[in-house]
Amino acid sequence: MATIHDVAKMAKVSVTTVSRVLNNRGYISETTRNKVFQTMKELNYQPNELARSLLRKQSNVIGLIIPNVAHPFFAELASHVERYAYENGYKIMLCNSHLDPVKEKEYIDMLKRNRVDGIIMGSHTLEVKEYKELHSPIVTIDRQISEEIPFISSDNYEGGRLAAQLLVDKGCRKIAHICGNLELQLLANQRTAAFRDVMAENEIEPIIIQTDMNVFDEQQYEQIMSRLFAEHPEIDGLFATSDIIASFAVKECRKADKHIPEQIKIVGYDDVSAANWITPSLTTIRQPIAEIGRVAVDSIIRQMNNEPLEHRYVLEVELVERLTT
Amino acid sequence: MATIHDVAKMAKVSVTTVSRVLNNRGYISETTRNKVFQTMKELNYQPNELARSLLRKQSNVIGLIIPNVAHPFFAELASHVERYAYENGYKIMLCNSHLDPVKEKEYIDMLKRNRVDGIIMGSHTLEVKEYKELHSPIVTIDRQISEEIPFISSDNYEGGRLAAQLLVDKGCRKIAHICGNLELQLLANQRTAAFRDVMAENEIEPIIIQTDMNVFDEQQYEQIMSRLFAEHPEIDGLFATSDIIASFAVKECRKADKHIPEQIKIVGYDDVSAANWITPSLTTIRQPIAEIGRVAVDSIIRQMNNEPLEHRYVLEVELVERLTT
DNA sequence: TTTGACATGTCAAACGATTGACATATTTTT
DNA sequence: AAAAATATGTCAATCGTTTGACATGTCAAA
Repeated sequence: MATIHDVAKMAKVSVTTVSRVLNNRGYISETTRNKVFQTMKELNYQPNELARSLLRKQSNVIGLIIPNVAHPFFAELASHVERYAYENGYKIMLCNSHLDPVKEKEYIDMLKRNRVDGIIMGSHTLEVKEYKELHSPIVTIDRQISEEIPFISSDNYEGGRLAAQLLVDKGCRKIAHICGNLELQLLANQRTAAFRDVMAENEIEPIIIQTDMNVFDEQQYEQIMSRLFAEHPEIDGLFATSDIIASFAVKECRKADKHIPEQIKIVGYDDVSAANWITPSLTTIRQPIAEIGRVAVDSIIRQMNNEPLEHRYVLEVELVERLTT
Repeated sequence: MATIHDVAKMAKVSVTTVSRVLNNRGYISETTRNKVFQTMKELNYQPNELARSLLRKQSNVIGLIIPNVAHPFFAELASHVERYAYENGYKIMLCNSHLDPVKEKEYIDMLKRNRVDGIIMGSHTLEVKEYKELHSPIVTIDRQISEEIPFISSDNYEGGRLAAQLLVDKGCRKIAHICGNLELQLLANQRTAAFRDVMAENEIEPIIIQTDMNVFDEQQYEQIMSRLFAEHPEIDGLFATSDIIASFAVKECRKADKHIPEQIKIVGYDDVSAANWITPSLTTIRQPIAEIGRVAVDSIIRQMNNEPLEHRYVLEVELVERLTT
């Protein structure tokens, strides 16, 4: 692989000159500039970013830690994060923590060793202390872990309210809610809080079921659903905390021969693409995933440059009515 | 951020000694080793991988270029690739080419600048020449672009045959097939070839429709489906080249009030998780995505170490019968 | 007592690039 | 004709780590 020295030699100029054209500094004649560019092309020269990063103390890499890219929400998030990062000259190092604290810690260390410029955490299982000690630009998604660490989320309370209110407005009176593990201090828990509030306002006895947020344990979902319908056959409304859970609910309704939306109405959450792939297409609360990704990247860059930034970004959600309500 | 010098100074040993314990070479007493480790912990020292990579001429980073992680197939692939890579001490740099040749070229250059040890290409739009000139370990997925570049795919012909044969066996006589753009030289085209062959064997006039492989252009899919059913209302079997397309077919059947599987049977492809999320759950051809990811990573590592490796890996597919047939 | 193994240290070069200081031209402006 | 701008070069330091060569010890075995 050609180095800057090879280019210099071949173009018959000094290394400094090559560096000058590469970095656009100092005086350079058009002729020399062209000659150098020409040579770089001929040699297929690509400046070694490792060397540059070492010197500059900036790698232009952002680490992205999420539970699993195979989960549609995180897949879409990753896609947008990558896009915005790339548009701003950053690359993404992908890490799937599988919500395993050990792995997460290992990934964080790995990212530090590789001197990433910042970390976007869509997963967090460690002690707050560990994140603070990072001393590196960091931003979390949907997790408020301390005063110092900025976070991005969408308006979970409003989302929960919209979903619950919709079900009530559409006449449901026996409403269940399936949420993630409330022990984890996720902002997503506010959806449940909102659900409780709306139910209370309407004097409806809420049915609330917790699951582990593992989308790939399909058995678990199927079990929960069939138990739910067995124990509460009279349910006429369901608010699930993710579109995937909602789609399992749809499936179970088919099995139990409950008609959607006539006999039971279902609202999901996220508005992942899959929400529109399933039949009937899912009514859901739309999280602005692209925006979340954009703000996450932006917030890392702001931290790097010591530009002003908010400690909290709470983005707006939106009710998307489709065919399950 | 602490350097090896800081560790040396604080542990009152030489830099060489620290390097020795770090790299496990030469003689080191237990006492010193412990002291050094202790100090590293105290200083929260993480060796600078940029410096190491620079010297070693090995970054332990693998570039992954795919059309879009937001696509379930590539999301799952990325997830497995990342896992295997991590298990072998490699990190993944994520690139979404969006099937744009310009972007793809930019990404390849970017990866070279960052001296990745290899590239896994799940996307390819460039001239063969460009890949050959890479002189870097590379492997493609589902794309055979030259004699020199190893590729990984699953048995597309067999997959197509299984799907087509199943429909025939189940009594379908008016069978349509929706495939991607056949112009792109994808190995996936063999599914269509197999479909054609099975139809010929059974003297069925095949209906074949091409789409652009853009999962996120939902409108396109909906249009194609409604046109298909409008022009061929008598269709009783459908083989789609991806589970996502199949799920749109399911949707359209609901609209057209065609009962699945009584009036029409549908087979998808990939066996992405979503195949089991939709209702009715999708009969599909399972690609061994985890295995593809494993082999891809393995093949990059083999190339790096000049170990023997195959030029082609064709993995087995499997028919997964669920409720749409 | 000699010989090795073990333990640690010093030193310098290397990886590939950037950068500042300074030198030396040649051109262009005043 | 002097001053200023332009163009290029040389040189050395730096980023953080590894590694080989070599020196100097200590300690145990032969």
